[in-house]
Amino acid sequence: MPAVDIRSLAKHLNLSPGTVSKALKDSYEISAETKKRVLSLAKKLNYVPNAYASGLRKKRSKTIAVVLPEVADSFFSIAINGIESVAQQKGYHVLIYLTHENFLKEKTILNDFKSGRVDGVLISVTRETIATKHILELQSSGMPVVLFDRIVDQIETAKVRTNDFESGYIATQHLIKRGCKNISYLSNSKSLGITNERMEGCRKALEENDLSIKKNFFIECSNDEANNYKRIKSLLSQKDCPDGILVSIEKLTIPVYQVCNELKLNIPGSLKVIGFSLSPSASILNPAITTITQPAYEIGEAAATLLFKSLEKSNFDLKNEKIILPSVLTIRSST
Amino acid sequence: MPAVDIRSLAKHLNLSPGTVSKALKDSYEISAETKKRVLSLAKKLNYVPNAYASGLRKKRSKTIAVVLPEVADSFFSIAINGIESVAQQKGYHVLIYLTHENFLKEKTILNDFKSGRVDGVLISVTRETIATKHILELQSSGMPVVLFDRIVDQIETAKVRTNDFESGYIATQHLIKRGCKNISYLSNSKSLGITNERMEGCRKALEENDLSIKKNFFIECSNDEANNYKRIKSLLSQKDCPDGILVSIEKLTIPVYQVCNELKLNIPGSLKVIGFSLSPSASILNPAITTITQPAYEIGEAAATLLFKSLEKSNFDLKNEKIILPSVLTIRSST
DNA sequence: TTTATTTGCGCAACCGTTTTCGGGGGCTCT
DNA sequence: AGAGCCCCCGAAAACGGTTGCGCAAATAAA
Repeated sequence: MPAVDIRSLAKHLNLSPGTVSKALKDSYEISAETKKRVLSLAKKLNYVPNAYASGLRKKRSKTIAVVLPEVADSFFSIAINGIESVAQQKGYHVLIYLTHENFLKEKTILNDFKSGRVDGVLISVTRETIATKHILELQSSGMPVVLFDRIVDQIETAKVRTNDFESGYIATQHLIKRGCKNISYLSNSKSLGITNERMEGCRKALEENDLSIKKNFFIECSNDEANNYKRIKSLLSQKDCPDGILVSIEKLTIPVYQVCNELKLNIPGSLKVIGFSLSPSASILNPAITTITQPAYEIGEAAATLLFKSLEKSNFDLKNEKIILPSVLTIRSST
Repeated sequence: MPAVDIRSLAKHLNLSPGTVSKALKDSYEISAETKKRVLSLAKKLNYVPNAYASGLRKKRSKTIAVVLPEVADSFFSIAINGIESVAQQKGYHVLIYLTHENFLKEKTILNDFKSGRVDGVLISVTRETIATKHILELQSSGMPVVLFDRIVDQIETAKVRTNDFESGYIATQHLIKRGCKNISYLSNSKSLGITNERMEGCRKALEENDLSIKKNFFIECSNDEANNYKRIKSLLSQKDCPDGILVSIEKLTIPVYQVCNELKLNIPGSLKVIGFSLSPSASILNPAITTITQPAYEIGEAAATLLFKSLEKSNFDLKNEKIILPSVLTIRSST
């Protein structure tokens, strides 16, 4: 199985490698006759050009990078689908990197992109990402960067996200309409823009309805599941227990339901629950949970589309692009 | 921001590019003093070698490909985590490709790997994949290939999977122990080795217990959700309704629960349900569903580890490697 | 001191493709 | 017939690192 390269093709055809290359690219310099001969032999021998040689020469890798905190929950897996489908259609390849919410890893990964390995970057930053030097540096090296979902406001580039503030507001309004007076908000990290926006939306709804904002009802969970469970249990065990709860992180739904089960708290009788979720099993929980669903696929799709626009048109300015795709409220039995 | 290459480094240091290259690789040919100077400047200027240049010369891309049917359900997303963590640790990059269960796409994608873009391939094949020429061809071009989860028996190479046959057997045994006499099996595609093995395991358990195997209890669902729902409903509506059901595909759990809800079928009273699933929400379904859980992360990890072994040791023979990681039965209230 | 050996580095080919430039041959046009 | 033009194609220089080889200087051995 001797690797068939452009040289061997040329030899077979009594042509020069340059001519073969042009013929394969359908260059106007080459006669129709020759093109036909070249194409035919290339197909017959199943010639596949060496990606590294042409990448080196053309200074284009036909590859984009997707940098994610993790891929465990459904949002990012679905987003990947959206990204990959656009990339495949454009003939691009997709490198995937997981930061595991580790800022240092994010820095290392982004720095490596100066190797020319990728033509553009889609990134959803870490919880820990406050400093932005690594991203700015990458940009100033000429790399197009599109932020999605987990945005950093300070960075001037295209951003694709959902309406987190409004979602938080709408979710809370919904709870209020259902009669809730004491509403609790569950999130993970305060440093994360997203959950903050949702929280602000929640606060705004509370304020507009003259409902009290109790500090100890706004709980910031961690990655420590046991501890989260404990805190949720203590929240729901107290006398002044909330009658409505907004779960801003999908995976926190589980301990909430578990605690309710343990404490024999009736949903939606004693407690109404609404959660940010993309899981299709929302409908078969008992009770089926009312959800705010992010358009994950569309976010990935839109982010990738923007990136490719900037790769294809040099005059396209990412800085002007902000896309906000609305989340969807699906009312079920939990409220 | 003038791109810093090895030539400019060399000029700064009054050395030749070759020497700089060797110094960076800690070659024995270079004095400690020079190495220090080189390393120091390289760090200061944040030199990142061009991946395409070195890839071309060394004929190594430091990249592997992961080819998946889809990434929507949790198995593959978790498997990606396992793969990525090993790759990152080894300094490799991960390209991801989705076939969307389309054999032609799989063929096209694999053929492109002859471009030298990747050093090795991890693949979980399509439902439609029966012919294996495309994989054999890739192998014979010298590309190491590791199959995982969705295996093709005919191909001689490393395979990592779970014990599907036993899982089907164990799940069925569990239903039988719980008193089920009429057991139904739900899968998607018959052409898929995995679901067939699970089915065979199921059949064996039925036979061993002298239970009848009713053809119309073995249902092959499709991607048409509405139709799946209809078929499940008609299965559970009939007089001779099953009293136990083994759901071999995670996403089919939803219509099953929905139908039971609609038909007021009590789980586990009238029907006991066991499902293959990785979803953490299994525990908060009502009733919490008994599951067979595949070790997705470990499968990805093991597959990647095998691939890297073959990349690092030329004498390592993938053909001899078969890894079977056991699934776990978690008994909950649905049985 | 002479010879042998080691040490440290430079030279230049090489990886496979792309692309600029130029030139030969055939054609048209005067 | 000579000048000009177009049509095809080849030659060769990139692209940026890597690596085998050779060579000079320094050191060790004789």
